[in-house]
Amino acid sequence: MKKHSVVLVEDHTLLSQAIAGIVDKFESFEVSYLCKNGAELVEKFKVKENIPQIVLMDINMPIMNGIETTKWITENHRDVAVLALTVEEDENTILKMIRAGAKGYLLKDVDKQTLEIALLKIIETGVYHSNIVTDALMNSVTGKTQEEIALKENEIEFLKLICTELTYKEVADKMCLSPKTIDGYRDNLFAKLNVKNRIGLVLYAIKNKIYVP
Amino acid sequence: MKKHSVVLVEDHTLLSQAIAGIVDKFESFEVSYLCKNGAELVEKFKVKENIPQIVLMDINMPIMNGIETTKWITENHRDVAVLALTVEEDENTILKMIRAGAKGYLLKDVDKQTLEIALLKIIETGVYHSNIVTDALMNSVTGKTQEEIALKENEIEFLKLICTELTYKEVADKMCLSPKTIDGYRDNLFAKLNVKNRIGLVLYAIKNKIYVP
DNA sequence: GCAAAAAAGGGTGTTTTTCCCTTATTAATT
DNA sequence: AATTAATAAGGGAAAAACACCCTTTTTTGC
Repeated sequence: MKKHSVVLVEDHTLLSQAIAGIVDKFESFEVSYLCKNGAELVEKFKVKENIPQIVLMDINMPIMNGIETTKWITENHRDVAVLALTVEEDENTILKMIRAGAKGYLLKDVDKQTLEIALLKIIETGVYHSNIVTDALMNSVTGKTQEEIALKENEIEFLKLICTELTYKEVADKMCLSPKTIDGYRDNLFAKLNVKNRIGLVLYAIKNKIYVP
Repeated sequence: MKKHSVVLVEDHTLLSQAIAGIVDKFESFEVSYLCKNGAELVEKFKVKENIPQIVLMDINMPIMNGIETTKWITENHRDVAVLALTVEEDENTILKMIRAGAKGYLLKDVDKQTLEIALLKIIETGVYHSNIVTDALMNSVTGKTQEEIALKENEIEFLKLICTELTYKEVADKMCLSPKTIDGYRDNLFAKLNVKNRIGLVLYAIKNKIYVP
């Protein structure tokens, strides 16, 4: 029987090679090649022979991250199943991946048996739903997660500058706006993000990776 | 020839198993067992038969992290070599590991050949110095890194509370201290950490993992 | 026990932040 | 053309945050 082809997208070489080693030992699977980020995968996919059945996708990567890459695959190669494999257990991230079209979501602290089961399930049924996904979906339905808040370009720029020791006046200078306008930005964000002061903004920016310390 | 024994300390099961798979394939090495954190290793080490020659150590782990664990090994089992294997490339972390007694420091994005070379070097010479370590050491000698700043218990407590939307007065209440004392803490830390305002403190706390968002 | 150092706190003034509420200006909608 | 909606800007004032200087209490090391 021909083995099912798997591609890994993961920026840390050793982990990539290590996981590949595991997958290659599975009876029904083989690793075609490894990518260090989404851009590399897109490049590879240009050749028709390079399209695998399953992509094992990390999320935190430089250049083109797991969510963008998954979106690209869903739009351009509907027949390829993406299985997220990551340390990220934040609910919003899970939901983003599911929305991007991932067929499953595994944490890196599962054992290899679970990985094999997940891969098999995806080949058989097209999806693999672990508890972590179900929980996230449940919470999103029952409205327990705060839905993604749309931020404008200027607000993001502002949030980045807020995460420094600059005063609002200095931030205004940097953005070439009146301090009073900045006041408005801030007050809007206080309401929109449901925080009370600048610390709240900073924490929001960091949690949502708008600013990376 | 008898193989050299290696133990892995790494909290993510799949990665642990995957890396173990790689090490087990090396000609001169074999994995004795896996630990999910430092506490588990300490437990294992109580049995004399369980002491390996090399410990491959992750740093970010729950319960007992890589630095503490390395320190424990250096103090209690001088003959066991610790090789750090992590994604953490912060210079201060590297220095902390070296001070704790690690014999080498590898990033998880090396390839498996490098891992084997490092392991062999450690068996042969006792240490493996990759560029990342040398650079960190150089900078510490030339004084380019800000040396570790000693923080008191109260200051750490304070920094944690500062990373919330509480006002200083509320922080004072939580710590059962006068607002004036809190003022003093803040001003001391401004000087000590070389920051200008509360945002600076928050960023410091996050960068140094005193507060995890 | 005593000196030194660290911790806690008091007073006061300045700056920044926060929170009201109002007004131009421009873009989008009907 | 008239009406909204969004964006930028501003006035004023109270509340925090920040800075500085100084005193008392508690710990700690001889």
